[in-house]
Amino acid sequence: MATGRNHRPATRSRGIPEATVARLPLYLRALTSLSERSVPTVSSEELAAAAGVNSAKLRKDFSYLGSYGTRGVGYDVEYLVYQISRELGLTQDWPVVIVGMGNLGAALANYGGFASRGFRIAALIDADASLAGKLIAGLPVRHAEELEEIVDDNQVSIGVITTPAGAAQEVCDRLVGAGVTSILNFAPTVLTVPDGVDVRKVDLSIELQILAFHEQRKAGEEFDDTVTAPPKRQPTSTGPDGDLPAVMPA
Amino acid sequence: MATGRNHRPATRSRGIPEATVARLPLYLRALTSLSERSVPTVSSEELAAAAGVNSAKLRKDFSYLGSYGTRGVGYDVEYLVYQISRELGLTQDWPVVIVGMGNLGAALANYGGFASRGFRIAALIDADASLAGKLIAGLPVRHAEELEEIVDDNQVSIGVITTPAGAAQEVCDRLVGAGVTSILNFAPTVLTVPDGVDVRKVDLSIELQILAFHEQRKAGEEFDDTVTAPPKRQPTSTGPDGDLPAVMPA
DNA sequence: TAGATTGTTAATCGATTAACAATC
DNA sequence: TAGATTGTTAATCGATTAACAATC
Repeated sequence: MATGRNHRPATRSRGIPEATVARLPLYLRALTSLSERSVPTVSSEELAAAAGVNSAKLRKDFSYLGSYGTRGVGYDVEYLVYQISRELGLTQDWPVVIVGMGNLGAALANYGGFASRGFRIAALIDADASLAGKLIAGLPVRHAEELEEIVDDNQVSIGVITTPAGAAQEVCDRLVGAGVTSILNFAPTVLTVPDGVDVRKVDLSIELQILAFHEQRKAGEEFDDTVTAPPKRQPTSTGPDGDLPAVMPA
Repeated sequence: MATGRNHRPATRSRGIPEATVARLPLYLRALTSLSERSVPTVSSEELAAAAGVNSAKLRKDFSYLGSYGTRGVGYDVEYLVYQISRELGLTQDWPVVIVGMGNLGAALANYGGFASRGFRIAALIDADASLAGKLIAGLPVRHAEELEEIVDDNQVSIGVITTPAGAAQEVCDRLVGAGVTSILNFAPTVLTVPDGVDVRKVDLSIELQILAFHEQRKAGEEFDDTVTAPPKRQPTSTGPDGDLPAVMPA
């Protein structure tokens, strides 16, 4: 059975676990805050508390990056800020386009957290021609017609989609066609992309639904086992036919 | 060693895995779309494709809810919509408050995806008195002073925080103090809450940073092992002192 | 009956965590 | 040296997935 270590054809260059990558920004934020307060060093215990994670997990996470700590002392804040920034690719400039200038697109354009982390808004784009030229967060809205040109001229590799669901796939296709290889999707749709393109999804409604699930559990605790009773109940006839299917799908 | 099944003191009523709960909204969305097109039944294969997951995973997920399918046939769309909605707690009304009426708060207030899923905006709240009374998405902004009263009067158990980072913890404390037990946090801070309160976090900047990490990997593939070289390098002196720590933290 | 598809098993994979030897 | 804290091991836990018996 072997130890199951490096039996893969080394497809991914190093192999930092995805769960670790997702926590690096949290550590970076906590470290940045310490840095601003001129704290020189921090222990895994302190930093873990600030980031809201377990200290063993933090040390394991850092061990994937290298040995950046000093036993008996802790981690040098500035040094770690730099190393994590470098690992995340934040020491370089990332031009980003935001497509869809509704409320959410505008909110993102005005969000300060981007610029400070290497992300630069190359352009704001909308399909509505009457919006063209309007200033949002100091930038003129450009028409969707120019999308390919903008992506090409600015070497944009990251696109943010804040369009309605119906337009998202087409926008995505055009972004990818123009050379974008990472998509942050706020539209409530599953996007189909070719291999080599990353999509991350932020779905406001889904987050609330997950909260509702847990909230319901809390409320149900008073009654306890009522909900645990065996199911197989009928729906409240939301549709024309509440019965179990009798026909096969095409 | 046992099978590791029900050795817990039955703290959580049934035990649907967290990963499954997080996917139920995806299934629900795909099913709702099928329902709108009057598709009567769907196979795990088809539904999985629509939701963007593996069909084995989908069947496993559904098995936690009960046996709602028919072998050789598939799942009844309407019936499954109902069952998942019920499981997620969406068959009841959830009054929600949104605190912080900046761009993001306004975007959320205008977001249509809430009302259709049992979430009702009970109030929009902001600390800026000059905003009080202003209509956003047809609702008047209320002053933060009224927060406790609003939560109490409307039996609000879910709060959405869209304030700046600096105000988030205080708002969170007040929401929790007033009776809120689920928080959706958009502010870039770690919130501290008592046991029994759920916090979910949406962080726009973190999502972009994760994308940047993968984007960097793609770009680096051309050079390949350059980045794999052993680290232990010095930072570009972002701070006053780039050296490794010599003193202990307090 | 023959074909289709679920529900479940079992293997595998990946993530978390406590514990502690190494070492500053 | 004594105390502190990292980096790593190993155990455990949870999630994913292929495969297939059950059954419509």
